[in-house]
Amino acid sequence: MTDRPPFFITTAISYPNGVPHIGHAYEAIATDAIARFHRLDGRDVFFLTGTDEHGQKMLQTARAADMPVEELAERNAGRFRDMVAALGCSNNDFIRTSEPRHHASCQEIWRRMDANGDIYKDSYSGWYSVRDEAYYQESETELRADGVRYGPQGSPVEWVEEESYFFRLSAYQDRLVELYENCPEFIGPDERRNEVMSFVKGGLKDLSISRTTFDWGVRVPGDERHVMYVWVDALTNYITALGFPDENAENWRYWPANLHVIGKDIVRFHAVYWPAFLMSAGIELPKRVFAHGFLFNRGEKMSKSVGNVIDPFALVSHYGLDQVRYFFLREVPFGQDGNYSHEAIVNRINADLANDLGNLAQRSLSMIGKNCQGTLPTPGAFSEADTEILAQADAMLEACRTAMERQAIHQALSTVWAVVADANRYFAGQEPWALKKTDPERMGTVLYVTAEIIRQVAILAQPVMPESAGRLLDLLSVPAEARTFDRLGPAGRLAGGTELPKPAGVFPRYVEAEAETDGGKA
RNA sequence: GGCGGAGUAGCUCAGUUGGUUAGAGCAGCGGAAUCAUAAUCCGCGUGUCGGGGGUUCGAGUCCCUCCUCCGCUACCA
Repeated sequence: MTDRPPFFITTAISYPNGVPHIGHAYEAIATDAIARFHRLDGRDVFFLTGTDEHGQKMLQTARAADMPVEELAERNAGRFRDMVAALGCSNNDFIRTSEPRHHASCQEIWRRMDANGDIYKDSYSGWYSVRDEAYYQESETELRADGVRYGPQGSPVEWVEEESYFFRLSAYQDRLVELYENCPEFIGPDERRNEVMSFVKGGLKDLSISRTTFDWGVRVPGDERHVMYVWVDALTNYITALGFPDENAENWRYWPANLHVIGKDIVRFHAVYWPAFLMSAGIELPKRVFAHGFLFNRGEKMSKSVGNVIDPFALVSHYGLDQVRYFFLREVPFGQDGNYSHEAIVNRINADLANDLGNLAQRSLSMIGKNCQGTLPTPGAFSEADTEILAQADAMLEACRTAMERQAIHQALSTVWAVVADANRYFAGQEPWALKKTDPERMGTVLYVTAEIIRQVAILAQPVMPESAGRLLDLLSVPAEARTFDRLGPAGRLAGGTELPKPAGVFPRYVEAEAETDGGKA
């Protein structure tokens, strides 16, 4: 299996000082779909996700909950791990930054950056907000009537003066600009690339990368009073998981990463700091960083005070896993912000899944069941209409690849569902139920062609709806080893004469429950 | 303040290097069909293409200007 080129894809690691929310779920689902797509397309995929557990906020949350921070991290990391599992994610590893392997990895990348002359000690002072984990200029803060000084985010700040190690980010400005120019695909979508470019061109300041005010973190090598501050620690997880610093580790072959999927709020850290750290440490750079947008509940940002916080577990149990996955990936152009609502979810479930695809499968397969003794008919000569719809189905893979190359998951799905819509038109136009009396052989051909379309649609739907698509393929008696993309097109045509199981609905309609308390209603 | 993006049918959006009657999906209305999950198929839009001005034989598509929204970024007080 050495001929399968490696593909390393990651999500950002989640900060587990609270429970998982829809944003975490969205990123995991999307990344999983991309990972599965490439796996089915013959790549040797390593998909990584995990939790970023250090820092002062975790300490404070632990203190508030009156539990040791290790315990809090353990408990909450478990919730994120559970979420990823509940979302059907196919991650190959789940990294936690509190693990010993990660401490070792961070310390090594630190040593390398230091050896390259990019780390120096200085002192740092300013108005610091614990909640924001950020320093502010005095002009950005205000002293309110309560005698407390507040930062621009409305959180209290305090004067902090501490010794800190700095990373010579300023030295990397030119090399970063060069990177963005030589590798325009390094940052996606393009809007983000432009923003980053202008940020970097505007000048870079050195970065404070250690803290002495708390100790829940990775110790700075050679100076135990310091722990590494957020970004060196968090970003390094991507290489830790592959075995760094052991470059002979089995998984090191996955580096450099093909794709870091992140939220648009942390573009700078991934597109500026991370490549600079790697350049400094003499490690290869990832190929691409892609930032997705945010999800809004009926146009409103999800927040505890508004009371519209949606629990991913509730969403899945209410609508169904594949339904939720399909909805978010089809409805929201990946890379842009998106909206969700109960109505929108129900609409997708019923229109796209139940009516279009589910019903197409049901109407054609049940005809085979009733009129062909449950055996897939052997087609006669193909008519022009047959050839046309088959050609359309055969063309899906290329279109999907092109879309997925740019993480346009919604476009890939749109391509597939356009074929589903045409297949329904084809089916209605051919009227196999009428052919049953006038030309049974022709009916068989129409049913065969329809089944073949469904086969290809199901194969391409697997990355997004692994379970449902799998059941669809079960209904077509497609063996497990014939479900990869190399079986798409003429190469994997269904064989007439194959016995098919009794058809069963795969995509039920969502029926509004009467007077039910809205469990996971969005 | 600077830079960038966006403003197209009720909703979400497509609209190539300017060129015939501006498109799709969803919703809505009418019809057909009955294989199917009350599913499917067909037909139906007088939209100031944000406002105004301009270039052009011709602009949603180019230029100017204004308005609104969003993103990034800087900063005064």
